[in-house]
Parts: sequence; structure tokens; C-alpha cells
Amino acid sequence: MPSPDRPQHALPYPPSGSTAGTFDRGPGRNGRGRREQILTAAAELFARHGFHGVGIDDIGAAVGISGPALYRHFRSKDAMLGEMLVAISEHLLTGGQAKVDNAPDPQVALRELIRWHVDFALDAPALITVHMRDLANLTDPDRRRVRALQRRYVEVWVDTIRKTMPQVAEPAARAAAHGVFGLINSTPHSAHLDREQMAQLLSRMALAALTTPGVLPDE
Amino acid sequence: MPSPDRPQHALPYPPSGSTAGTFDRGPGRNGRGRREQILTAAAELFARHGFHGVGIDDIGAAVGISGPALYRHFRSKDAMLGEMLVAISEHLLTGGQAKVDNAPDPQVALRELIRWHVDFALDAPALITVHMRDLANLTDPDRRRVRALQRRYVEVWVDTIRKTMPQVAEPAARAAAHGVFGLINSTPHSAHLDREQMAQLLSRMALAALTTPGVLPDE
DNA sequence: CCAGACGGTTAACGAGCGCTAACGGTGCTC
DNA sequence: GAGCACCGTTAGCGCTCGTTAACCGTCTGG
Repeated sequence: MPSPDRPQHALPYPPSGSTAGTFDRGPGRNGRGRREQILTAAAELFARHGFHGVGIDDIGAAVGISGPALYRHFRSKDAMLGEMLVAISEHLLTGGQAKVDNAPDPQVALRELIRWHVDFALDAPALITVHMRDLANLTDPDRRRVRALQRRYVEVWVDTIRKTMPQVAEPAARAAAHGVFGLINSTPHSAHLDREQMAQLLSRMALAALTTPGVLPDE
Repeated sequence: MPSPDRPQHALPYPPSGSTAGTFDRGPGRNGRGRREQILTAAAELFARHGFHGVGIDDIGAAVGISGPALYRHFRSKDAMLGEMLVAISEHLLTGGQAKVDNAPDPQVALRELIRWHVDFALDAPALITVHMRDLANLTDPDRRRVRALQRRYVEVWVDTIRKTMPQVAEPAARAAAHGVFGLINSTPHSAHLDREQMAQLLSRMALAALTTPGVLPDE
């Protein structure tokens, strides 16, 4: 890892601050908490140093265990990234779809969609970063799954955009949606406003970019 | 490299399409062309597979030579990335600064700035991708240089934004600038429109996001 | 109370990869 | 035409890192 902030070496047993590890011993009753804890730590590290810039030992150290112990929870390092990105993509899609389904009209749907994505980006900047950057490091089947989910998520946006502005051509709507993702996902690069200000700013920029008359071309 | 499109193995000597390699033999008169050719090929590969996903042999193969031959032109693989990213950052900064300096007023300056960045993103999508994704893989000194150049480029934007809208607070302007970068840099993810349509769309989205009244908060 | 799953440990293997070493051919310059 | 800079080549070293092997304490269910 070339970057600074390399995680320290781990203590032989869970460090003081560890919440899990005391209540979830024994067969069967654990698993869930530990796996999530590992994925969270791994996401943070992947976001900072990139997938290949993080070693298995680093991830282990971040949760207070040693490298190879991770293989009790995941089949491989690739599987960690895969599970992480598939989970994000599914979360984004189902949440976005739900927002649209529950909205009374397309205008509200679009605002809700924007806010949904903004909230996610602000609450999980590490996941957003990894999601944007490390797609290329996925296994082929994992990448196919993630790509498929992404495509469906984009379609939700495209449909909503075209319902609010029926004269916009589909390719333009798709390109605009990608642009808005880029806009909103820029959040990890600028954390100088507080959360609510940032959410408002991004939401308004996104809405203005999409709905200002004359921006999206008529077909 | 996990992804498809892995470059084929190279022929022992420059392939048919090679432009350089025939005219620039001998001591002294070459160098420039070859280095650029290598950086271009490397940028393309880095963009597709990530810095660590590309081997020295892959880069060599892409320009028709074998891996270690690259060390006749670059000190190390890190140096290639470093030179690449420093060059981009300088190019972006000096070009952007020039646009602002030559503009008659801030409004025009902002439009020119947007168009400048859009053109660059559309003409060099590989460089943009690498620039966004592989900053973490730079050597510490290289990263410092790139970061410094980026900061200055952002300042050009922040100044221009605040000259057109003096009531906007600096942190908000900075966050907005980052957002617009994300918007414009999303271009590699959506190449479904032709160049000019894409340029217009991105420029208008960016301008609307920045200048629509009520979007950027008053201080 | 004991069988066994769970979830840790350390040691070590093997592959991949960046980089160096050693060497050779080509074409310019004096 | 001797010398040399340039720019290739192949062989191989050494390190990093993902992964597996072998082993062990702890807690639980029958």
C-alpha cells in the first residue's frame, strides 16, 4: 500500500472497542455480525487504498483478527468485493424502485429518487467510492451481476426522467442519468459542508441539471 | 487482469500499424514519440483494468515491445502513472486558467471553463478515468504534486463561481465545483450520444446546476 | 459430559510481477 | 570503420500476497 494511513498491526485478540466478539461465540449464532463487520472494514480500506492496495492481513487487522482468519467467513478476497458490490447495487435498485412506486406522480418520483441516491452517497461514501472505482476488479460473473443491477437502476431513472419530460430522447436521458450519478457520487471528494447542507446542495444541483428547460434536448 | 480484452501477445518487432519506430531510430532523435506512445497505451490499459490490473508486459505488448524494454524510457511503472497524472493535472490547470484570463467577464469565464473541462473529458476519457481512480496508487511525492495542482484548479473554478455569484459561500462553491467535475467526468460511463450532443448536454447540465437561482446557498 | 461446529492461530507454499542483468543489433558521428 | 548511444531482447531474482494446511481453545446441543 503506497498511501499513508496504513492500518496498524492487530492485537492477538479483539481490541478494546470491539462490540461483536463477546456475544456471538459458538456455532450458528454468530456469522451475521462478523461478516458485516468485516465487509464494513474492507469497504473503508478499499475506498482509501483501492482493492489491490489492501492486503488480506490489513483487512484482518482492521477487525482485530489475523489475515487468514477471514477465510472462515469468506471464500476469497474477490468474494468480499463481489458480495459488497452486489449488495450495494441491489440496495440502490430496490430502494430506488420503491421510491418511484410510492410516489404520487413523476415529478415527486424524480425528487425522491434524487434524494434517495444523495442520502445513500452521503451515508456510505466508502461504498460509493468502491462501487465507482473497483468494478474492474470483480470476477467475471460478479461483474455481470453488478452490471445487470446497475442497468436496471439506470432504467428506473431513465423512465422517471422521461415521464416528467416525455419529449426527451432515451439516450439523452440515459446520459443525463449517468451525469447525475457522477455529480452525486462526487461526495467523498468534498466533505467540507455538514451533512444536511451537502444533501440540499447536491439535490438541488441534480434537479436543476435535469429539469431546467432547454438542458435535455428534445428528440 | 480479471477483465476481458486482455491485450494479445506482441510480435517481436513493431506491428504493421506502428507509426513510430521507423523514422526515429538512432541516438537522440527519438525518445519523445515513443514515450508519448507508451503513455497513451498505458492510459488506455490503466483505464480499463486499473493500475494494478495491468502488468508491465501488457503495456509493452500494447506498443509492440516486450515488458522490460519500457525501462529504456521510464524509471518505473510508478513513474509512468506519475508522469501521466502530473501531465493531466498541469494541462487542466493551465488550460483552465488561460480560459478565465482571456474571458471578458465572469459569466463567459464560467461557460468557457465548463466547455474546456467537457472537451477534455470527451477527448481523453481514458486519462479522466485514470485521473479519478488511480490517485491512490501514486508515489507519495507524485501524489502531493498532483493534489496541489488539483487544488489550484479547483480554486480557479471556485473563484470564477464566486465572481458570477458573490453571495455564495466558499465551501459551497467548492463542493459545487467537485460535483460538476463528477458530472462532467461521468462521460466514460455513457458514450451513447455523439460527441457534440454529449458536449452540449454536459455543458448545459453543468451550467444549470451551478447557476440556477436558489441552488447554491447564500451565506 | 462429550461430540463437534466455530472461529481463531502460525507456517508455508506457489504464483505473479516489478525490476535488473547481460547481451546484441542498428545507425549516427568523427 | 571504430566507437558509441539507443533501444531492443531473454533469463532470472526476489518480494509480495492470496490461499491452504495443520492445529487448538471455546461454547453448545443432545
